[in-house]
Amino acid sequence: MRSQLARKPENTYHHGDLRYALIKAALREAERGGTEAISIKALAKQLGVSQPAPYRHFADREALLEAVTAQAFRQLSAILRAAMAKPSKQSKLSRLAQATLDFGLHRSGIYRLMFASRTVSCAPKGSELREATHETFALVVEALEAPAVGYLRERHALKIWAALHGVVMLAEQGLFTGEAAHATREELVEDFVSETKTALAAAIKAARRRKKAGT
Amino acid sequence: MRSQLARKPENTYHHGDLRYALIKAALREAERGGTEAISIKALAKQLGVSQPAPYRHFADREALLEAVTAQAFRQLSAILRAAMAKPSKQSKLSRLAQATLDFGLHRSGIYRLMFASRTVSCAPKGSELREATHETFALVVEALEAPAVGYLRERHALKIWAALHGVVMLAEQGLFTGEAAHATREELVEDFVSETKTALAAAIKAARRRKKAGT
DNA sequence: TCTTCTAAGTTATAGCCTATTACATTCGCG
DNA sequence: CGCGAATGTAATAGGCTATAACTTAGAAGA
Repeated sequence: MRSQLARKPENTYHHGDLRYALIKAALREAERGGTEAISIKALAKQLGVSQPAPYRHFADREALLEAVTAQAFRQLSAILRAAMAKPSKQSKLSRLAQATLDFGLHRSGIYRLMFASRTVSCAPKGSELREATHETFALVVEALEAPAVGYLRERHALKIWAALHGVVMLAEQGLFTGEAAHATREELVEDFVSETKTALAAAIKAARRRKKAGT
Repeated sequence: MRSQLARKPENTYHHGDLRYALIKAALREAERGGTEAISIKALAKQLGVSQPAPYRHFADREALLEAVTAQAFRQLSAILRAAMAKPSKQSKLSRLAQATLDFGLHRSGIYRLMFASRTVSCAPKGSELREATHETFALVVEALEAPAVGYLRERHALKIWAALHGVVMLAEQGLFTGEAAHATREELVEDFVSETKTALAAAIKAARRRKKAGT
């Protein structure tokens, strides 16, 4: 397995691991230019294989995109995990949030690929892509560092996750340049983080109170 | 001006208002299928003109997309304005929020076109598209029904706007089906709305207090 | 070890789409 | 009325996706 190599060794008929090489190269392309920048033909040329070769590994362009998106989610998961693991004065949630923002802003092409395409929503239930997105979301839940009380954790994880994406989206649209620029993206994210913390804590407390009253 | 007509009258050389007809038809296409569903060739055929005719009105596909996106923003603005005008027990902000959610979910192709493409962020400063997006954002500010105190309004408008988009995005990704489905999208939006209200009110109060103490 | 089967790659080709060039027609204004 | 600008057409080049038919290399069993 020579997964590391992007280009196929000269004078060899078989590439070695074209599938993975395609995904890697496609991610590079997506980084600048988003989905539209991914061209099977161009990738094949880059990797030194014939133009239809990729079709041995992906049924069509859409299938490649799906695999690339899944890979991107795994990368994001890794980044978030690293951010959460790193010792710091800030809370896990805060670090996850800022890392997400950073990812969204600096790798905006990939970010769009991940969140702004129909690809994800069309992915079937048990697919690799679904798994990858759910894994990422699980990290958000984990970052809350809250006990499981009904579905409170999931609900608040959804909220902060949504808010984060919104900030990234608007930032990419340039809504933070202009009269609204006074609120930095980081500030807004931090706002959402602290609101999430207090809201979740309050909700858990309330739930416990209700439970006690019930018994 | 026969802007209403999508197809050109038979046996006429000139269409009448091809530019607008293209935008309208493109919006229809985008409604199902998003950006990728918009093909200049297909549109030309639909409208009964030759394939290169659209290039008289738009430099390239990207330019058409920009115009379509601007039109979509104007439509959204109209919808939001209508939602805010409608007498109701709910607050303006709540109505705006639910209308946005509704728009995002039911016209998801167009929504992606508007928020998930590079088009908006690339639009130059004074462009039609910029104008349209800013107009929409101005409605969000208006919906807050708060006095102008520094940049508090804009900041909180940004926050609720971001949160809304996040919810739409995750909903389209299917993150609300599964273990997290217990929180409906509408509930989440309502959460964000009420949080925004209380946070903004508190911020205004605090700002006033600070000002008073200063004098 | 030899043979054979299959996975993975190749060339050739069809078909769609964008975009340009050169030419034709109509509209409106002086 | 006539001319120029705007708008449309036909022809064409070039890129991309995808398929079909053929080839090669590697693995797996006799």
